[in-house]
This record gives sequence, structure tokens and C-alpha cells, in this order.
Amino acid sequence: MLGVVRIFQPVHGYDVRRELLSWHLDGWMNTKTGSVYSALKILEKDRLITGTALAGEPGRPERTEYVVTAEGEKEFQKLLRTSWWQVKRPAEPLVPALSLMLFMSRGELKSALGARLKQLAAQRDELAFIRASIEDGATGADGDVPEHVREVIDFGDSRIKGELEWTRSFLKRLNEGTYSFADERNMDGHPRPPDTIDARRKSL
Amino acid sequence: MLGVVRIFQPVHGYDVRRELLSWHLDGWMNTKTGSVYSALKILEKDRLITGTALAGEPGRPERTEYVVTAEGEKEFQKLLRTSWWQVKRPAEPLVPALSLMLFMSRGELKSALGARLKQLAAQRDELAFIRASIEDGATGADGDVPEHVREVIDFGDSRIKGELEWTRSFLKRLNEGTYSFADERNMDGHPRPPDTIDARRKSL
DNA sequence: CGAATTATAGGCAAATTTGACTATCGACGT
DNA sequence: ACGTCGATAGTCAAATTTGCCTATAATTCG
Repeated sequence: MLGVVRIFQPVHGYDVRRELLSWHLDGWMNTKTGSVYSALKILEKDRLITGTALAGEPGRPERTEYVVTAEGEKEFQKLLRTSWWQVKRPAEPLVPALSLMLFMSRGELKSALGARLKQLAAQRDELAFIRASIEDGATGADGDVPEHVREVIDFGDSRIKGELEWTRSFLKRLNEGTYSFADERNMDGHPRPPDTIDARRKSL
Repeated sequence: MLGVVRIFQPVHGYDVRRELLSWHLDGWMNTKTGSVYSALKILEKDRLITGTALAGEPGRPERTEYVVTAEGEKEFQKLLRTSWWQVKRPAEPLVPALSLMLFMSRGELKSALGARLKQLAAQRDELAFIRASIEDGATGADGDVPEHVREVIDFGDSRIKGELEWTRSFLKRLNEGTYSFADERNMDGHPRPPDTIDARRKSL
């Protein structure tokens, strides 16, 4: 990401990785270690940044520091502004599974949703913890995480709240017997009546 | 995606694309035309599906139909269940821009957020429209979209609601003068007082 | 001290995705 | 009868990403 270089320049690849981690952006972007270096190379090829090989210090000759060029600065502003002005839908990892939900059994699906509720709650706790570790008025001038990174946390938290709400309402619908699952299909194609009656039948 | 083949088998590549579109999954998954065919080839290589070349009909000899193997069925169940039991965080496209927000001006950011609110509202309207086009009790047996696809819509709608809430609260914070933007930095490094005072100063 | 682990720095082959392209058939208007 | 447009069906090179690998300094720990 061009922006990271823009903030921390001059930087080398390892710095970029480190800062992405320290701002806790790794959970919301898919940036693996390897892709940082190739991204930098591509940016350099496109003349948006320029790299200088640093040999200086004793045993560490292999290090390339990058700075943003004038062209890169222009491109950066353009990218930043379109990111803000244009809403882009993220790829939701649950959607494929959701489309295939009828291949599960109603019982397992309910259990899985319960597990998801717990995991989502745990994620929110973790976010709260990270948020609390950001100092009031931090500017990022020292090595610290600047205050506005809290917005990243809050943004994520809101999305999770949204998913929590949907999960609860979906669970309610499942309990009411909505939909006909793979293990419930009988002649007429209607869903089976809810659990109480099933249980009675079983006890016969 | 293995699952799509599982539902519609036997299918060929073009079918897969068509069904993904008809279920409106394209907005939440990143599946471009080309990737469908390579995905099918990989699944075939791994023996999860088997393809049969169909020449039959007049002018269209090039067509390969796929069915899921026994192994593929097992793998399918495994993938489906881990997708449900394990919450995975999506890559949020706004997060990079959010981290770089201080490189914007407060004014433009507020305008952009206003535009986002409108776009998000429009997306919800569109989702409502699609949702309404799904018939009650549809099973997907004919060419229609099965009823449970509504859950996909509702899931997405909840995420959007979450983003809407955050956007409004962020806008409020911006109006209160929180954070110090690139165009607002003065000696002491503190944010400027809120708009009212700015306006007064301007009128002098 | 010496060994093991962690932090620093980066490379690269293989897998995957992208996006633009080819080619045929049928329907439609003119 | 002809050109065009959209739907059908799929290919492929180039761009990108992934995972795992190398190597040295620094730090920890019994």
C-alpha cells in the first residue's frame, strides 16, 4: 500500500510490515509478508516511489529505503479520495456458506450460530482491549499508535455488531422452523413442525 | 466454489457463472469470469469433481460438464462446516483509507461521508428490491431463486446498517472538531476549535 | 559461556486471479 | 438477405499473491 510508505517514508519493507501490525490493520487487510516486497517493487516500477540501497552499517548491507515521488504523491491523493468517495462492498466469507445452508442440519446450524455469537463477542472484547491501549491525544510522532486508529477499531466493531444482530435474528427464525433442511425433507416438501412435537413422537 | 457444483450438478462453467449471478452472490464474492474455469480445473485435478466433454449437439462441441465425486462430497461437507463454525474477518476496503484519513481535509472528509451515507442507503434500497423479487416458499426446484437466499440479503443488510451507524457517529465526531487534520496543523499541534469560531474569524 | 529463540531483512517458485480476448448461434430489425 | 447485438462457452498470457525459505544480529536463559 502506497499510503503506508507515504506516512513513514523513508521506509524499507520490514518497516511497512511492522507498522501494519502495530496499527492492527492486519486483521482487516489481507497483507501477507511476501506481498509487501512485491508491492514495493511494483510501485517502484511504476515510478511512484524510488528506492535507495543502503549499505552503511556493519553487517546489514541488504536494505532498500523507499520514498514517494511527486507522481506518487499525486496518485496517492487520487487513490485516497476515491476510496473515501466510493463505497466498495467487501467479500463476505460467510456468504458462500450461507447460500449452502440447506446442506447442513438444522441442529448443527443452530449450534454453529451459537458458537459464532461467542466468537463475535470475544472479538469485540479484543477490540475494546486494543482500543484502550491507544493513548489519548497520541499523534504517532513517537513510536505510538495515533489516536485516529480508534476509528478503525470502531468501524470494525460496528460491522461486528451488525453481524451479531443478524445472527440472533437468524437463530430465532431457525427456532421457529423456517426453511426445510436436507435432513427434514418429506413427501410434501414442507418443513417439519417444531421440536416439541418431534420430541413427543420420539417418546412413543 | 465446490458448493455451486454440488447444488447444480451436472454443470459446466457457464452455468456456474449464471447461477452465481442469479442468486446475486457476485456482490459479496469476488468471482470474475475467468476464475470460474480455473477453479473447476483445480477441483478436477484434486479429484473432487470429474468432467465429461460433451460434443453431442450441432455447433457446440466445446463444453465440459462436471459432477462431484465421493471424495468431493466429503470435502464439501468439511469446508461447509468449517465456514459455519469459524468466524473469519473479511478484508474491509475502507480500512486503508481510514488509516490515512488525516491526509484529507476535514471538509472533504465530511462531504465524502455524506456521499457514503447516500450510497449505503441506495444499496439498502436495492437489496430490498431484490429481496422482494424472491417468491415465498420458492425451493429453487424450477429456475427460481430459493427462499433462503433472503438470508444472504438480510446478512448483507445488517452489515450495511452497522456501517451506517458508524458513519453517522464518525461524522458527529468530525463536526465536534475531533482530530487534527493535515490542513489544520498549527504550532501547538492541537486541533482547531470547531467551526463556529472559524466562521467568526473568517468574517473579520 | 553457549544454545536457543526472537527480531531484522528480504527472496522466490508455485499457485491463483485478472481481464481481455475468441468463436458460434439465434434473434432482431431493415 | 445482411449486419448487429446479446447470449452462450470457454481460453490464455500477464499480473498478483501465497507460503515458505535464507541469513544475520540481538536477546534470553539455564
